[in-house]
Amino acid sequence: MPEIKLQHILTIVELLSKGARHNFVEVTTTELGKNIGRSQQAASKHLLDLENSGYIERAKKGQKFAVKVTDKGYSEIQGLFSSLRAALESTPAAIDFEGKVVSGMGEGAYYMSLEGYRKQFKEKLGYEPYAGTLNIRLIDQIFMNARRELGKQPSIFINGFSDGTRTYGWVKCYRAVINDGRVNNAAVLVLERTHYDDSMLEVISPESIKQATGMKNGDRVKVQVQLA
Amino acid sequence: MPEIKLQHILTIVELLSKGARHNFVEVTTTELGKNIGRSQQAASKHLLDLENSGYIERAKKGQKFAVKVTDKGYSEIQGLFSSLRAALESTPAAIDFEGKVVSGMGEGAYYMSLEGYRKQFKEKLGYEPYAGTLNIRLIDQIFMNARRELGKQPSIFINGFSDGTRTYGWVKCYRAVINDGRVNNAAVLVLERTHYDDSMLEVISPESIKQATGMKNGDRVKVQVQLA
DNA sequence: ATTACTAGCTTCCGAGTAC
DNA sequence: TGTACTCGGAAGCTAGTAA
Repeated sequence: MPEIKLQHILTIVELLSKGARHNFVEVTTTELGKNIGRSQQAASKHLLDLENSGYIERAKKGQKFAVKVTDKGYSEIQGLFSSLRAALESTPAAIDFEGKVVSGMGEGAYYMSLEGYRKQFKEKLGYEPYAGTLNIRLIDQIFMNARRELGKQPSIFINGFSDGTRTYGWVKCYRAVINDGRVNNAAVLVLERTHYDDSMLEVISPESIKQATGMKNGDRVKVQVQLA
Repeated sequence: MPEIKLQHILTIVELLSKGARHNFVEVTTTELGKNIGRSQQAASKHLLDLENSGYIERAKKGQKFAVKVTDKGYSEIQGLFSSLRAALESTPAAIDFEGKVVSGMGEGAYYMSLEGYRKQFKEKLGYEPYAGTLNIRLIDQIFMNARRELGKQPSIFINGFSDGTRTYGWVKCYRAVINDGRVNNAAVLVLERTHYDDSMLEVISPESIKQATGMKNGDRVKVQVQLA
């Protein structure tokens, strides 16, 4: 939480990029104003304020000023930088879903049984999934929104194929954890051609998830998708 | 140059650090306001503005809201982050000085001749300096300010020593370039016990700098100190 | 308990201008 | 040319309060 005023950030960053960390650099308020998208007067005020706060030093150089950022000013910006990095990196790369177990239409089992998919699952996911998907009905609009955006994330990509009779679409897989770790090696599927809307999540796993966890239709379930 | 309003930065960073990159997270405006150091009303306005600008999405969750940062909002912050990093890193790690060559008091030659120093110069600097220092009188207040702060920078440290009769103070060395590259392997000295004030710069080099460059007393000279 | 509207105050900015 | 003052208006914030 920087104690520097927000308006001054652009100014001090501009000074730093001009090399004012270690040297006094000559800047005019007109030029500075243009670079930060403000007026000459605003730039002048910024420099005055920054000087009074001890964030910069100034020295008269003829008619102009030469400006240098002080240690205090520099560490202020570095603090802000750290906050930003923390906010951007601490981002837990996971998407959480909650829903209720529902019975599928038996389609999952059929698709999982196709050799064209099984081969690729084994190769790219590391296991051959149990012949059947766990279907989860999402219980809130926010999860459906997230579900809709899931396909944008980098995925384990299973190619579509043709068996001579018909073609089968691609499948994007996302590694996932069920109920806070009860099942760790599941995967959520995003299908090119799905029969469900955004409120449904299809999950596979090496074993039957229902058996492994003892959950039954109607039970509440949490799914956490891990992003790369 | 972010087009996001400065006031909104803190808010969106706070949301991101709460994990609102990929998930809708529940936040109250009161709590948010406290965390960004503003009132509940200000936080509420921020969320409204950010939503209208497409930087965040919101979904009613009972009485509260659940908030998620959109791709647009995220890239906006990443842009700002990049600007900051550029400003902090592009900082050319060098301090520039300008002054006039003056004749020293012959002390430089004496100290350079002491074995207790020569051994260390050879070891840490990579050469035994010419027996004499180039003395430069700085010609502007801004260079004297910089001179005063030079000692804070990380240096090549030459330990003090005693020869049984008296003790000699430490010396901090900073690699430097003279006149834009005419001499590349010089070093500026900061002495524990100096006889000069902040307006004087003492420089050493493997060869006589005056001879190598043909400069004489009174000539103007530029010295660029390289920082680690 | 929430969110968010309104009124009024403070801060910030830009135009004009002194120096 | 420069910097920086005053002044009027815009923007941002808070307190009070409605819903």
